Amino acid sequence: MARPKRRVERRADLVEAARRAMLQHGTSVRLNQVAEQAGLTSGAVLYHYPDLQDLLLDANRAGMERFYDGRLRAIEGLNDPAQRLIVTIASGLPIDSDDDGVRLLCELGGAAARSTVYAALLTSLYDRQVAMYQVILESGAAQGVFVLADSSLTISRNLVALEDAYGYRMMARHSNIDHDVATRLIVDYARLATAHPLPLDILTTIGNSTQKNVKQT
Amino acid sequence: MARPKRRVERRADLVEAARRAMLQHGTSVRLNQVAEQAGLTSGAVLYHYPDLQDLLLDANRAGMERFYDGRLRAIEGLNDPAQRLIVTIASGLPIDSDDDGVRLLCELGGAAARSTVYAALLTSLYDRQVAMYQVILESGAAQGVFVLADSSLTISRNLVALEDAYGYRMMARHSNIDHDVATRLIVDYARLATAHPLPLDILTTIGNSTQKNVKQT
DNA sequence: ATTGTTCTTGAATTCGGATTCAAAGAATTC
DNA sequence: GAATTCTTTGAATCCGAATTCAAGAACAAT
Repeated sequence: MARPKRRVERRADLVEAARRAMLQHGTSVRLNQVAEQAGLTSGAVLYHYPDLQDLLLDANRAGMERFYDGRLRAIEGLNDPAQRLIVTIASGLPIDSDDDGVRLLCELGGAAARSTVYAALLTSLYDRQVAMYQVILESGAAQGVFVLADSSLTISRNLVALEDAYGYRMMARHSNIDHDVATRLIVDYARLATAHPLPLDILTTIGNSTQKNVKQT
Repeated sequence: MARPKRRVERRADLVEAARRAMLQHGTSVRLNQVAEQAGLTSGAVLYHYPDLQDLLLDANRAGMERFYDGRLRAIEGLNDPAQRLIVTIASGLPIDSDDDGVRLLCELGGAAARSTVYAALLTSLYDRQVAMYQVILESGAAQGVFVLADSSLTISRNLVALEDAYGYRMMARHSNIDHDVATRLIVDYARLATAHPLPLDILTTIGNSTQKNVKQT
């Protein structure tokens, strides 16, 4: 009844299963729940990952990388700094309160306060996102398109902070804050910080290159 | 060996114990761990709170109220809008990565995505904090001290969002972001939004009316 | 097909925590 | 200080989940 794959692939399957399980049950997810998501028994999971914590860590790491890569991909090919800025802002926010990527990250906020490992992971993600914005801002400033009201570091830190916070708000299903409203709120700040009008219609013309995540069973 | 108090007081003790236990173990804290914090056995806890979830909910509610009240108290007696704004910003951030109040709130971010109750709690806290800022901004604008670059709602939402996010960053012990840095980052935004210089020395002259929370055993 | 390796199951065991409750301790009242 | 009520303990029990492992299934190589 079993059909062995390569060790690496199997572990990847488990990482994916763990990701789904954590979305449902949080960081204190049970081994059985992961096994169920994987369509296996707990013993099989343990065969590949003797320690559940390692699996959860890998799953979260993978989730973070996927999120970050998605953002990079969202602006690849775009050259206009204003467009890059707006698209990046939009890609940092969850589509809705069911958005898998952001959901997983939100689970880690509390864990980071208690675990140095998760703290390091989240901090590194934050820093990379800040750097991402800095590149956009600096290039825009160099082209004379943006006139920065503060250092690019300050503005970038604030932009990522705003994304994070509105992500949390949306996960908590705030009735007045959806993807569109949150984008506008952050862009309002970005306008002040860059002295650029940052027209939002740039977004709609592109369509959402950010793909909606599929419903999980 | 037991020394009965009034029912209400005893429950308050348990709420406090639950708060401490959650700071150590997160929202998935065990009944025994709460009992230990209370210096009781699990049976005694169950006598007052037959359902642990109710106790945790009360504890988080209490934590939120305490946090909010603290912020209100921080600006009571202050009249200068600029001073009120800066002090409010500072009071929304944790003192350091051990700050109890913010720590507890961060634990709830993940839970809110899965629980409607915690979602409602966090949303209500957010909205109240937004309203708090709106009052300050509007009164400053009415006095001609502030010239708002966006609606007071937009600015207030962003200010609270920034606090939240930097709270999370600090809880994750970001090495470059402490209370002082985070305050400056948010104030940088507030300056753009209010067209007011918002001198930070206003803070130091007051001393911190925000009391440092005591080390817990 | 046979052999050997990899993978998975299912049952047994163990572990930890939740729950229950009779008995006893501690305050209150009179 | 006796009676009453409230509170806590500690032991027993229950339950779910983690862990272990022998046995068997699935595949690869030959």
